[in-house]
Amino acid sequence: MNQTRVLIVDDHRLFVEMLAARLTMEPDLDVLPVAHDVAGLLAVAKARRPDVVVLDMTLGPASGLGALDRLTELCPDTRIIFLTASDDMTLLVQAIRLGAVGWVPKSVGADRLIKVIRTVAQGGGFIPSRLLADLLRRLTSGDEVAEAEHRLASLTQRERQVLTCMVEGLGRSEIAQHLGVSVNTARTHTQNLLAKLDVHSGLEAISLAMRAGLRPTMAVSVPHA
Amino acid sequence: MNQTRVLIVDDHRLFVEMLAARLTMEPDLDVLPVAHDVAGLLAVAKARRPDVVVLDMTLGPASGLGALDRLTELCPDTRIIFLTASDDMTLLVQAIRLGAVGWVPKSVGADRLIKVIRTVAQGGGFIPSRLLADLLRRLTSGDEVAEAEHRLASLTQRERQVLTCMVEGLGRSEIAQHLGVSVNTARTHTQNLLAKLDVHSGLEAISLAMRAGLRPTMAVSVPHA
DNA sequence: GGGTAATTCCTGCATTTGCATGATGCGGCA
DNA sequence: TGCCGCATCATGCAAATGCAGGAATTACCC
Repeated sequence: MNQTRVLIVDDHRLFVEMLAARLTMEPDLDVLPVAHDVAGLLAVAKARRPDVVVLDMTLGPASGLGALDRLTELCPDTRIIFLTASDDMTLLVQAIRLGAVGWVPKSVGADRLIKVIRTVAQGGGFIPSRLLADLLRRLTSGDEVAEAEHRLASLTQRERQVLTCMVEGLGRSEIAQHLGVSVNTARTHTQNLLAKLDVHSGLEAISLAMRAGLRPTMAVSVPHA
Repeated sequence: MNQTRVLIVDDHRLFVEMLAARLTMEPDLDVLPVAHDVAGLLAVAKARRPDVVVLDMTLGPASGLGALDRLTELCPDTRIIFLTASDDMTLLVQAIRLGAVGWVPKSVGADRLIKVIRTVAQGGGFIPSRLLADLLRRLTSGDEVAEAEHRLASLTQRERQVLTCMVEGLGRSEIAQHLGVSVNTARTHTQNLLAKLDVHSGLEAISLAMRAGLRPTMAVSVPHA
């Protein structure tokens, strides 16, 4: 296998140079000249097409995340690892949405980082499982989900379809049209599901449904109990 | 380092026995007697306290996920890897919410699984990054988010507060009360934000807001552009 | 067959909502 | 100082919505 071209970006010169030196000791890694800022990152990336970029989050959201944007434009195949001092969940989410595949706390050792680099280069991904669990728990809004799902379980298939339409932001008549039934029918279904969910408006119903994990563009596939 | 105690659970006897035989070849793995169902899993887990449990998803949602629940009660420190034939995202989400730290497609080779077992035993986690990216993209509702956030950015602070209340399922008068203003004011704010978001009903507004990442119980903290 | 549940349709009525429009006060900015 | 954006309040009206009923058809289970 060819060497993996690694580009490190960090504005802490001392840290980044030591890290580069450490990575150079690995025979399968080809450490590119380090970059200290976004401009450097993009320049080196353009010239050397790194396989893996190790990016420091302390560059700040503007530069750190903005850089990602431009980097993925420039080299779509480059795989990005974030090296981070914080546990900020929202940053993690943004990073991953922008295409990052790795998230490594600075607290880990160099050998761990090297492992992650190799994993990532081979197409894998790495995010600490504890963080991931927290993240998913937060994104799926935690434990109320069970309660919400329970209430949703009592709905008829048709009612669930109507609810899904509501979640997508459709009005009464649009729902009726979408399901090919009369407006009155859609109305009845709506009323029935409102009663079953024990809510008093479509707004509440939507709020509840989304807490339960229902999303627009998502096929209705609530697991039956 | 001590051996890692591994418990394999799968109702396909042939498969599980071959897998156990393969894992036994690894000197650092202590393969416990395999289990074929939930009862066996819990029995062995109770007696031998495995470090890692490799669980087959084909046991079905009821047994597969239900088992997780009881397993984590029984041995909180046990780390769980799912071995799965499907790519079903909702199962993945549920599994992780229940504490799973690994998700391995059955299509991979044994050496890969062994690597994952070691990673997981050391406190790491493993989920294919492609899946993870898909998952997060779906949970955060993907690329429309940027568009939705952009529209949300034009809102006033007050309007955002009103919108947040709407997302929580509050009605007009409740919003007014919650924000300490007149119902008419809440009404005006609602109208203004509907206009700014270019939607024609509260339902659509909520749908849009949630696509943008706004969630109930979440403090209003939309990043400003 | 009888009971139960789901789906479909309908009506009437009070309230809410979406929409248009206007007005006041406050703070920043040129 | 005048202008502009924001927040605050208000009113009128047509349409939609929540709520309370009734009713017919189909399907499934005991």
